[in-house]
Parts: sequence; structure tokens; C-alpha cells
Amino acid sequence: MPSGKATSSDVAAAAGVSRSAVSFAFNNPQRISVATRERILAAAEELGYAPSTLGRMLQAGTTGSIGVLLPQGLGRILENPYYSRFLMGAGQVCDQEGYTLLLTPPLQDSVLKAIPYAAVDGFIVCGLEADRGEVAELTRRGIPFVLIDSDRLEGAPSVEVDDRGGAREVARYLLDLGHRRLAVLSMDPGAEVPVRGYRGPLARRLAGIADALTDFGLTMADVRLAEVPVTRSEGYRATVGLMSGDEPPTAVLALSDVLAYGAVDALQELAIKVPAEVSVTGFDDLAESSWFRPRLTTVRQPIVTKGRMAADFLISAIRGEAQHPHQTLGTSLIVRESTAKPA
Amino acid sequence: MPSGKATSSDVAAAAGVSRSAVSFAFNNPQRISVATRERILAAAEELGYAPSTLGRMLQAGTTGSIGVLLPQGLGRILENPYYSRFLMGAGQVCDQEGYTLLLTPPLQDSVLKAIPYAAVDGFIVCGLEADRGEVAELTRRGIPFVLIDSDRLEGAPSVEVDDRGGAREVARYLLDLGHRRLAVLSMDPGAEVPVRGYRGPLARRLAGIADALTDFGLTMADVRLAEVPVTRSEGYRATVGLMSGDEPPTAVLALSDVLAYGAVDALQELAIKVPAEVSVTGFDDLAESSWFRPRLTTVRQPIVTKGRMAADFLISAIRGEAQHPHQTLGTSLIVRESTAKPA
DNA sequence: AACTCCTATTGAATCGATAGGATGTGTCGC
DNA sequence: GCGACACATCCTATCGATTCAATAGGAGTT
Repeated sequence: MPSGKATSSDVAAAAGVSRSAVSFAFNNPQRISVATRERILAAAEELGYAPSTLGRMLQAGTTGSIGVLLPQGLGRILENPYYSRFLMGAGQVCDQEGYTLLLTPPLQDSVLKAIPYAAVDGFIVCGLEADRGEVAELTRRGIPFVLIDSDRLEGAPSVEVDDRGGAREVARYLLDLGHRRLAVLSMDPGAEVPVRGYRGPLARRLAGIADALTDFGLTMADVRLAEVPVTRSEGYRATVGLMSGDEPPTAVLALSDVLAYGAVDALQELAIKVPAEVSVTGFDDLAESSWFRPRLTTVRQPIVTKGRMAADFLISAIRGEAQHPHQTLGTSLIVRESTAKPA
Repeated sequence: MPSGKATSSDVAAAAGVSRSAVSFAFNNPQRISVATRERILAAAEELGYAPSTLGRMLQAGTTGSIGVLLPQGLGRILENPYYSRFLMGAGQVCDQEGYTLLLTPPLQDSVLKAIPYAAVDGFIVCGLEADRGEVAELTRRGIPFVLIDSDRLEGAPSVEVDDRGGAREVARYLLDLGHRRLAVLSMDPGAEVPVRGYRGPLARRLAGIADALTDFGLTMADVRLAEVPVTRSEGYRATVGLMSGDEPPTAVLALSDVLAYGAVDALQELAIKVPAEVSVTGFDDLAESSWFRPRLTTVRQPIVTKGRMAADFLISAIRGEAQHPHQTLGTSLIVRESTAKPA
């Protein structure tokens, strides 16, 4: 019983041939006689030998897997169905093209540090500010990548969503209904906003809301804003805060469905009727949102398609085919039961 | 502008030192003078050099990532929230221990073929029949692994769930309510059942149902059985079939929540009231099941915990610490609104 | 000036496998 | 009996980095 680390030299020795012969036996049968091949394979079986994955990858210069560079830990990321859907889309392409998918969370809270530990042919980079160093690092290393949920950047392929249009549409819808006291329940943008301003999808969604407000003679100063991590319980907590004080909002516009669920939880807890007393909207249109009660009014974005395109673009880039394509996907307002005219 | 493939030799040449010095500059700063180090780092920056991930892994003999060997393509797997939850659990441990997670779908419909293409320190093997060759292959290669949703096997750590007990409990519950005409909506066991019989969780769940039936003087021959892939739409389709004919069942016992959703879809389509006319139960207790209307009666299994334990066991095995632990997790019947006495 | 000691640095081996070109052996034809 | 031609097999360089053991050089001591 070998220690599980038989090498091609061992097999070669056992079969009385050279290491090349061993390699040929596995990858190039026609370059070797049948008898020798059998002998080699028998020896390999005996010793429990199988070609080392790393050895082959190093030699081939390719890993056959694509990395997904994630902005948060796996435990938290996979809690959000948004990412499941996204990975599903990317996974469909991987299935077709025979790639594996390496989920790469930050290392010691640093996305940058995680890069050198991923043996991949390219990265899908999720939800990162495009000028934070990761992009520069990947460029420097010459690793192909595609940006998702980020800012459009020259020289880097990306798949975007019309966040601004979507947010404008849902905000306008609420204003049209007659709501004037809005609360915006937003995802936590990190600590750098004071220095650097909003970035990526968040910036675009806020801009969209501002667009709509302008049409009604309002500004962002007229809405209450809460910024929290994207979990249902944080959405709950923040909403409790938003509803306290004088003149509470008549509509909560959440920038994520998951946050909207939390908002409804809070309102039910406070015995405030949705949508009769307060309207709630989300963003994403997760599958859960049509099951949720009240069925959630939200902005649909094509998450699975986004995943598919990201993987497609990346694989093209890996093959050296594509020239940094950019793609912007549309959104649509899905009106369901969580919104109504203000009381 | 280099072609993105600077090697340690290039840097060494540029800085006028040996390759060893370059390596030290990055990994062992105290073994080299400050001046030289600076010079090397400058040259590295200039050339866009970063140590090759594969090179380092080969040398170190470790990849820092754990593989998840999946029974189906990624596109289909991630459609099922069950796997999202499971991966979330495993991901929590990965976050803590600094591992990445490699999702490895079958290659050309073969799980076995996928193994050599995954550069990992070990595998979590999901939903595979333990004697189908994959286990033998992993053992032969000496790669650590943990079995999930499989059969208990000497010499291989595994995390199981008390499927039999859970199924027995839900079946008995339906029989206690007075249901006698049951339909079982089961996941597709693959083509080998006639030859090899049922395996793994499916076998245990069917056995649990049989246990309960026996207590009531019935056998599996008295229930209608449909076996389909685990998707909502397949559940829908199968249920339409189950309800046709004489003496349709008064209760549908699905072996997966996702299938149960499909069953309810079908019954609503057929204008059959749930639970007034027909009861439906699931298995898993996905988060969605408490949102679903009617809220789904189901068997809860601790999916996230399962994921955590699997990763824990695997990492112990990788470190050479553990001795093939087995663990069986309990289930519990969650009674909600999709079940009632027969009309 | 010679000797020791220490430190920065290097050479070579190792991790495993692959593949292009060279070599050897055997058979066939003339 | 000798040259040509196949075919099987081997040698060696390559993929990139790490690391142990060895060395060169300089500083310090007597």
C-alpha cells in the first residue's frame, strides 16, 4: 500500500521504462507499443499512480477553471440568493465549456491578497470598485478578467446593468403614486465614501433616484437614507430605525430584494400595514420575491444572463478572441402587491 | 509592456541576481539585504512579475482549495437552493480556514473524469453512490475526501442525515391524519436501480416510508411512485400524472421541497385545494418553504450544519488529524399549512 | 598579515509532468 | 550482406518556483 504519492518516475522504474514512456501511455497511446503500454498501465494501477494535476497544469499552462473574485466571505455571499443566481448563470457556461468554478473569497479581508492563491485561467470580478488595485494587479499579471457590478472601465470587459434607469423607474413610480416622504434602504458602501464618493451600481442607483426626485422638485436631501449590509436582518433593523421619529416615510425603496424582505418584517412587527400604510419596493427580482407576501414590487435585473455573459466574455478573453466587450443589460419594473397609494 | 508572462528568471536577470534571490525577496526578506530586495522588487514591478501560482503550488504540494465534487452540472445544481445552503455552510469554514472552494461538475457526464482536472487538497463528494468508482479512485490517489448524502462506508469520513427517521416521521404523520392513498414524488435515482437497487439518502427515505406503511398494514405497493429530476417544473409535470386515473392520492409526499413546490403548482392548476383536498409534504425545509403558500409541511434537515461539518472533517483529514469520523445529523418534522385530514 | 566568523548570495536539486528531437533496434528489399 | 526505413523508446529541456547546502566576500580580532 503506497503512501498515495506515486510519481511518474516510480511507475517508470517499476515498468522498466522511461518517464516519457509513462506519459505517452496515458496521453499518446499511438506513440508506444501496445505491450509496453499495458505493462505501464499495470504498474501504474499497482502503485496507485495518477498523473499529478498540478504537474500537468504547470506544463500545459492552463488550469481549466475560472475564478470568481468575491467581495465578501463565502458564508455571507451565498446567503444572498442573488449570488446563487449569478453563479448559476456562469455555471451554465462552465458546464458547456468544461470549466470548473473557483469561488475565491477575500483573504484576511483583502480581495487583493486572494488573487495569488487562485490557480485559474481568468477571473470574474464581482462588485469591486474598479480602481481599488485589484484591476491594476490583474492587468499587471496579465490574467484575463471580466468586471461585474462595477464601473465601466476602458481596457476591461464588463457586464453592467442599467441600474440608473431601473432605480429611476421605481422611484418615479412611487412618486407618481403620490408618495413624497421616501426612505431609501441602501447597501453599505464601505468606509471610503466620504473620500471617494459612491461607486458602481450603488452610485448609479442613487443617481437614478435623484433623477426621479428632480422631476418632482425634490432632492436626495428630502429622503431618509440608511446604509446597511445586505442581509434580511439588517434590513429589518434599519427599517425600525427609519420608521421612528416624526413624519415617518410612506414608502421604503430598498436597493436590494433581501433588504426589502427585512423592511417588510419590520413593518409587520410594528403593525404597519403593507402596502396600505407603507409601500415597499426591492431591487433584483429574486425568485423569492414573487413568493413573498405581500408579493414584492421590484426592479428586475437579468441575473442569470449576467452570469452567462460574464463567463462567455471571460472565456473569449482567455482564448484571446475578444476585445474587451462591454454589455449593458436592461431592467424592468415589476409591479406586484407591496405598493399602493399613500393613505 | 511585457506580454504578461514575466518569470522569476526574467526578474533575476533584470536585477542582476539569481532566481533564489528573487524568491527570497518575496518570501524570506530577512535572508537578503535590504538594498538587493528593493532592487529586485523594483525590477519585478517594472516587468509586471508576480510569482506563478501553479509554480508555488507544485513546489509547496498544497493548493489551499477544497473541491466539491457535484453529481450534476453547475447550471442545474445551483438551481436547487439545497446546494446553495450546503455550500454556504462549507463556505463558512473555508472563510475561517482560508480555503477557496472549487465547484467541480461532471466532465462529459462523468464525475470520475472530472477528478484529475481539479487542483485541490481534498474533495467533498456530494450525492454519489459510494461504490461507483469515484471513491476507489480517490482512495487510490490518496486524496482526502468526505462523503455527503451517500452511504456510510468504512474507511471514508462522511456526514449523513437521518433520512430514514425523517421520512418515517412524515409518512406516519400523514397516515395518522387518515391518509391511505399516498403518492411519493421522488428524485430520479438514475438508470442503475434495476441492477443495483436504491442507494444513499433515497434508499433510506424510501425505507423510512416503508417503515411507516408497515405500521399501518400497508406496503410500498400501495403507494404511487414517480421519479423525476429535482426541479420545480418536473415536480409539476409528475404530479399532473399522479393525479390522473381512478382513486387519485389524497396526499403527495415529496422527497424534496423543490419537488413539493411543483406538486402544489400542479394541484392549483388542476383546481384541487391544498390542503383541503390533497395534502403535500416536502423534505429539506428550505428557507423558501416557510414563505411558500400554503406554508409547506416538511422534514427539516440541518443543511448548513452538514456543509460546515463536511468542510471541517475534510480539513482535518487534509491536515492528517482525523480518523475517518462519521456523523449522523437529526431531522425534525415541521408541520405547517400544506397538510390536513383527508376530505 | 592571517585567521575566524558571519552574512549576503548563489548553484543545484526538487516538486511532476510533457514533448520535440535523437537514438537504437528490427525488418525488409535488393 | 548492406543500406533504407519504421517504429519503439529514451534523453533532455521546459513549465516556475522554492530551498538546502555551499561559497564568496567583508569585517573584526589578535
